[in-house]
Amino acid sequence: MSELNIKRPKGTQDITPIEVNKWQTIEGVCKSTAEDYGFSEIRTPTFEDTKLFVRSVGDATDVVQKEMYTVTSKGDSEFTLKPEGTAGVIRAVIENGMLNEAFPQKLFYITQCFRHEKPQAGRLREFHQFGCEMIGTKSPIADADLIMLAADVLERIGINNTRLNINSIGCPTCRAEYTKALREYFSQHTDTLCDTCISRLEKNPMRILDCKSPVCSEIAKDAPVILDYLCDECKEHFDMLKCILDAMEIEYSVNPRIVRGLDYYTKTVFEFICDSIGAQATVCGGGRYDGLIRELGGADTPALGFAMGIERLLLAAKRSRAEFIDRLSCDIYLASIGKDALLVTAQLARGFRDMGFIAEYDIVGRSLNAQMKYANKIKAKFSAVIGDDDIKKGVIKVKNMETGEIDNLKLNENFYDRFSDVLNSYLFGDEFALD
RNA sequence: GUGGGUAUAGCGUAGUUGGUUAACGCGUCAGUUUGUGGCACUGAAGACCGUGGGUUCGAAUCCCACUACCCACCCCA
Repeated sequence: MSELNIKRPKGTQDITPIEVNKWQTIEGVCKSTAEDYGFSEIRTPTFEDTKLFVRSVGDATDVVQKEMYTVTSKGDSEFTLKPEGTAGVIRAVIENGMLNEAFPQKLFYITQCFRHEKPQAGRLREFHQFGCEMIGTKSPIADADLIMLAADVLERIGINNTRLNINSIGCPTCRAEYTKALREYFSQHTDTLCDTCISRLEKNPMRILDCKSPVCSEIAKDAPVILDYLCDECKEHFDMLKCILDAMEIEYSVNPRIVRGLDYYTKTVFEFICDSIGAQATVCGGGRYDGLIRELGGADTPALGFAMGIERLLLAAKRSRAEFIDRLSCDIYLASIGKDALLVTAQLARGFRDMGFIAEYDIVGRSLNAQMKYANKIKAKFSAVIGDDDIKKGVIKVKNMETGEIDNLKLNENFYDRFSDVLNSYLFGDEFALD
């Protein structure tokens, strides 16, 4: 081994084939569920103008202040690797004139995101999000529909131990009111609040509600509750949402403590929590962001969305013992005896592959015994041993690796179709059995 | 950025009054077995025992520092 020892950067991960299999299962469920709900996929750049995130996520947030991977490239303006998915999607929607298309626009994405954080269970520096955005509807029915979509994704993956928390953080008008009340309340406790909360008092007192410090959370218990400060419109919106969720029989609890850490949220916020995956338990987070599109220069348009961390979904799925489909295994392994036969197996393999079968032959130069052992190891469904005799006779013995039975297949124009029948009978029973 | 834990082959582990050549299981490769795999047996490759220093005649083992990883705070998906 060389002395050069290059390891992957902190907070990144290699996804090996056996894991990729699980990823694809989860991504597949995300995609197909979103599509069932009428969402279309959108893909946006991995990096964006830094100003996009400062503007949308908020310059006072931790994400923007200390977690962004920002680079300057050859004198161009500053770019940042996307720390979340919504900003880029909204930028793209505006930039591509999609606000002129039929509302609601319903978009989903699966993308990697980057945040410079200290890694731990369920938290990486490069991670992956599945997100859905609904643009152009202010109705609480949309909120409920979106939550239903998220719940369905979790259910279809096989995650069965989550709980849903919802809250409303109001619109800028009622939130200003509430913030004022919070400041008044927490100001009485400046002697006991933790240092970060003291600084939050000016910047964003709502975040104090989120503080996990025992002292702060004790004080926060008796703090004014946002729900008491909602304006009529916001209150009605939230009440409607709860009604619809009840009608849809989606279980939730109202948690006035949940406050999203991204500045763009308004009115509805929600999260799905999974307690069995460690401290980073939020498996899905989302809400309404009615002001964001205008903030980014588009026409004033209401919108909402959520994101799920794929890594966390995977952890939760494993905890729920969700089932994953096995990797596709070899349909037929073609063992050969001798050089001439090897060339024949190569041709046969190509024929099988053209038919859409997974076919392999010996590209290592192994003994017959070793070839068979390999066929077994890669879980080949069938094998065939091909030597000079077989070529002469034009008949190939195909072995069912599970039962050990051997069938003869004539090497004629129907050969591949015949194998297809054999394989189908193996996979689906006797319906396709050879006569 | 702040704490706590861990560090022995590809993976999982054993290895304390400090004592020869660091052990075991799985996996990998080969052979027994060039007309048929799974089982079995035999053999091989693979470890600067995380890095650096210290104590000692002697360190995987004791001490110190560092690093990496994991977990938690924080933050969030």
